[in-house]
Amino acid sequence: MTENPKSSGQRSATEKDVALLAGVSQSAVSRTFSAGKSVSKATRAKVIQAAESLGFSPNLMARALATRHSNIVALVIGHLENPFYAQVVKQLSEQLRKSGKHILLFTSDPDSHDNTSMDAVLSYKVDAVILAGVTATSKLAEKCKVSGVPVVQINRESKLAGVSSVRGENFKAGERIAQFLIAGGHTNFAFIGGTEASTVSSTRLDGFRKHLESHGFHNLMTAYGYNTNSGAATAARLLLGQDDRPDAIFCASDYMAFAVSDVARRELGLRVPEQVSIVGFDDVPEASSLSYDLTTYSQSAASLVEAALKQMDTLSINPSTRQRRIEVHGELIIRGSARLPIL
Amino acid sequence: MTENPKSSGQRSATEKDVALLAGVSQSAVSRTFSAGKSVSKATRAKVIQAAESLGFSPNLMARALATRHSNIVALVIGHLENPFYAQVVKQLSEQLRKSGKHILLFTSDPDSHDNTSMDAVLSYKVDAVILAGVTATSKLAEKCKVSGVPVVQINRESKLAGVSSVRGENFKAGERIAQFLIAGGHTNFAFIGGTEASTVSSTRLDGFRKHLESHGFHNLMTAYGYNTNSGAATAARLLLGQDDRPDAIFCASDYMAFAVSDVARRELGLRVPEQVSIVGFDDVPEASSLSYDLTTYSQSAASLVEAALKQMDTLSINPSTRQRRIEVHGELIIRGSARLPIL
DNA sequence: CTGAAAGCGCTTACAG
DNA sequence: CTGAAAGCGCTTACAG
Repeated sequence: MTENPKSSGQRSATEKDVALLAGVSQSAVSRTFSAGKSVSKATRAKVIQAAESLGFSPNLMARALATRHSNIVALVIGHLENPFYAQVVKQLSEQLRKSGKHILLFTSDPDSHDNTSMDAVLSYKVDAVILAGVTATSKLAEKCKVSGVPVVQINRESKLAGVSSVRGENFKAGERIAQFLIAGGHTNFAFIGGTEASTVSSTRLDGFRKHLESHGFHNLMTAYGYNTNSGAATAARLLLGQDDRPDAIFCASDYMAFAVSDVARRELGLRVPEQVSIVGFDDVPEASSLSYDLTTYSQSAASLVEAALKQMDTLSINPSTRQRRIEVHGELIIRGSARLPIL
Repeated sequence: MTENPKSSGQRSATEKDVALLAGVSQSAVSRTFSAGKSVSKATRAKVIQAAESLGFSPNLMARALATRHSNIVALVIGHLENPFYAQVVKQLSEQLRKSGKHILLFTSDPDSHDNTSMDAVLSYKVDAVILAGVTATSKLAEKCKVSGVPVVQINRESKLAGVSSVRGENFKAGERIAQFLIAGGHTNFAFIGGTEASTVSSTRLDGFRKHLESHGFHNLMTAYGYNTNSGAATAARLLLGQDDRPDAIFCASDYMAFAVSDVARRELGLRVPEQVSIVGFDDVPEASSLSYDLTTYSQSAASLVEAALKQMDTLSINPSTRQRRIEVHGELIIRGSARLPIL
């Protein structure tokens, strides 16, 4: 059993090997392994048996070369430490599996605009690229356009031509949260965004601000947590350390809201929500943990991924489809981290 | 600029296209794109320029076919919702990038022993497969052996021949935690493991029990949280709901410890650590959050991944290398969730 | 240094 | 239904 063609680096069986053993042509082997090709029952049986005995499985790289599509999609992901993106990865993997596709993963430091690693994305001749928590650079978008590879962004937007995006109800959520907090009797509002440059953050802020201002609140404080734990903590210390500290903070992600909550309660000894209300965004699983019990606006990873894949398919079929900006429905999830409306 | 060879599905440029434009042979183009081949400065320059103007990047699938290695490693991962595994993914991605390799991702429901999706793992003719939080099935191991693909498990073990594994100091950690808890004056111990079948969990339990028994504590309670949030919560309710509830619980992962802590404090109103001490395992970033402030035993994702890749390389060079079981150093991280030794 | 040619392991018309 | 042959886009001896 230990005899190998070569003592090390034994090759795995190919269609040729299977054909030889089964006594059929290599094309016949190929046909039995590609769905919907005409093979007689008899030869199929012989092939299957030979394949099993050799432990054969078709070389998908070779197939990719021949068919010109790889069934793999590149996922470029920014903040894996944020449970929301972990969910996106999981959802994407599971939903893709249903159509026999797989993920080639690229983690990206979203701050560094280092696109060298992005070159590899295109070199693998993936069927599509999905960006989650990462904004498409114009270079990547251009390259994808040239080679006709669909690109869709999840939870990020850009003005780039040809880049579709899928996101939550950012503006509406901002308004809804403002409405809720006003009804809760808050008077001093703050917003902690991801980055200054993030369209997603600023859209949430716009909705938040618009509703606040239309109700006479013009004193909105803003800070940025850079989508990190420590950044959000710093922003929280800044905001809550002021004389005129906010009594309600809307954070652009649950992940940042957790850090803000920790600073408020554990570091500054403030009671949440009695002294300060905290509202997040995403509704990640941890938001419902009893420790945080976070009021938040939901944005379902499953739905975002589903919409992204649908758009991806559309673009694959017709690459000239106009880019779309798709908004996925969410809702305010009321828990204990923000004061309830006064009746 | 919008004229394409075909209105949809334009192919990306190949070496042939570049060669034509640069006025050299296709081999020359190939050489300038593979490191360490002899090309004159002049032709390299022409090639580079032609390539740029065509937006050419070498087709890695074709290269994989020709060279018989893809530079991609399959990562099969079990519990992405657990921040520890999210870290593993990130570390693996970053460390792999240094050697120009990439990850083909497979998420696996670790409970279902559904290996159908595993077939794809091998079909892509990856250079290696890494299993994190997933135990190699004998079928997968056998297939990998046959085709000479290195397999290494992270944070999981198995008796399977040819499957190497990398893990933390499971036994030693169990002992150390027992020692620490005894010194803290605890008398009633419990352990919450992943699953009954998990070797990693049972090794931690063994170390824990051994040290406890050698100090006269024979009343160790055990339960399993199945590596999920809700499972751990259930286990916690079970243990803490008894008349003779434990005053110290060692959880086999931080992720489960968080759920246990939530149940203890928020649901049952117990004070941690005054009424019950909780100790985790992994030292994920969240463990240091002020909300949990979890005492735990560290197991560095970076180190685990580093060791796994080293073993992977060894196996790639010499496939007949004996399987190894590698233990990565960790230490007790003392925070506030467990009572300190009494002086 | 350079090019022609064979080969990596598949798929897919094309005849039969 | 079946097989021979060309082709997918690369790499790699082999001559020159």
